[in-house]
Amino acid sequence: MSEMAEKNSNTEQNILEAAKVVFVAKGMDGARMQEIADKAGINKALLHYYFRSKDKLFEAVFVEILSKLIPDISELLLSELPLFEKIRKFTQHYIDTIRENPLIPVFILHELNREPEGIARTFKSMGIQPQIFIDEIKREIEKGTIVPIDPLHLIVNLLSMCIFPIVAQPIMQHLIFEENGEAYSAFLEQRKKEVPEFIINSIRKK
Amino acid sequence: MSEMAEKNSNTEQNILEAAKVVFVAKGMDGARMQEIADKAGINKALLHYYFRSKDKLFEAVFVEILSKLIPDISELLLSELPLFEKIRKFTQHYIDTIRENPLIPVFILHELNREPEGIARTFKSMGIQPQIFIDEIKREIEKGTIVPIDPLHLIVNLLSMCIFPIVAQPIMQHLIFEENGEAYSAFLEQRKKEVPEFIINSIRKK
DNA sequence: GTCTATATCGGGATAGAC
DNA sequence: GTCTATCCCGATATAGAC
Repeated sequence: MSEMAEKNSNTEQNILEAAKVVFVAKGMDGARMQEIADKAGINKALLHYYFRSKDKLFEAVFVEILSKLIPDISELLLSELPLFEKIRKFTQHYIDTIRENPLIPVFILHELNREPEGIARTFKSMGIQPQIFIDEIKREIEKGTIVPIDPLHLIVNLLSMCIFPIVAQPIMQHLIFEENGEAYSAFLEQRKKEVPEFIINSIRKK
Repeated sequence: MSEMAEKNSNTEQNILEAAKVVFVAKGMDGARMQEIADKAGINKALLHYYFRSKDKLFEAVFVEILSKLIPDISELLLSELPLFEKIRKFTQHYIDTIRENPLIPVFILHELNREPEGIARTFKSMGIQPQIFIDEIKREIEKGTIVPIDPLHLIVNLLSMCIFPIVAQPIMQHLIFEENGEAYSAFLEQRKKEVPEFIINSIRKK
């Protein structure tokens, strides 16, 4: 049992890894089962042996991506740090996380646009709980440490300034650095300090 | 000449309109020539008569989208308003613009990821000039009306907070409003005031 | 479990009539 | 310019041997 099972799950994991790379880069429609097989070091038939169809394989990849991503977001927001410190930590951690897989956000959004109903079902099955962070912001407003602000806008601002510059790198890089990837990389690194200070500067009561 | 030519250019325009809708919603790979033909009220053969291939048709659509989008961005940033006023006007105008075609940013980013070289060429042929706006920000810093800040980060922050919440609507809506589209729409409307005040609050020297 | 060979089909592209 | 009919390839999926 052990050797077979091990080989089995290794192959399955190889396939999932390969599929993830190809699907994320090309999207569901652009991905080719042949390319996934090549990258996994096997052949097409075996893909269908493990996952009955391309749809099923895609679904498996999509679920895996989401289920890794979502806990990651929640975790830090619910930690016990003071608000400003939490904003700094979150920004740094989150920018790094997305830079490791910069294609994933656009991949998710593209697939959501392509097939709103089907994918949304997958999405809904995983709960996210921003309420606790919202309450924390409200308490800080009452305490008078920050100015009155709608917590939702604050959260969305934070996420926007972290995620967008990374997913829009192909455009932004050209726009401001003339295709200089090194420079843009340094720019993103700076943002780990610039963004939290920009936010805190806006909401801190003086 | 007149009737034929008119009918010609009408059909061509119909095709481009239909192709734009389908390509933007499904992406190059997911789009079907049949669906484009149906939407344009013609048949597949005629698509190939006007545009030799799917690739050529896509290229035409992509160029049209970019050439409408880019002047729109530049225009307002270069107007003669005072900085804070310009930020307010830009935010309002830009959020509205993107809400009219919310799928386009993700479409562009997805296609840039899919085929970085080919598409980038198209992109480069249209110049954007952020330098003048950068200089304006620097002058305001020297005058002491705003705090010292890297103009590039300020611009990227501004764009991020305008664009991201709209393109990420399928996720954000679920995250904070439980699929209530009306509520999210109102939320975006609020942002036309919230975002500029958030920015100005951060950079204004007190 | 993994392979080779093949069936099947969808969709881009072309031929040719009108 | 616009249509119908058809070609043809690429890609998913299956059959069957090892």
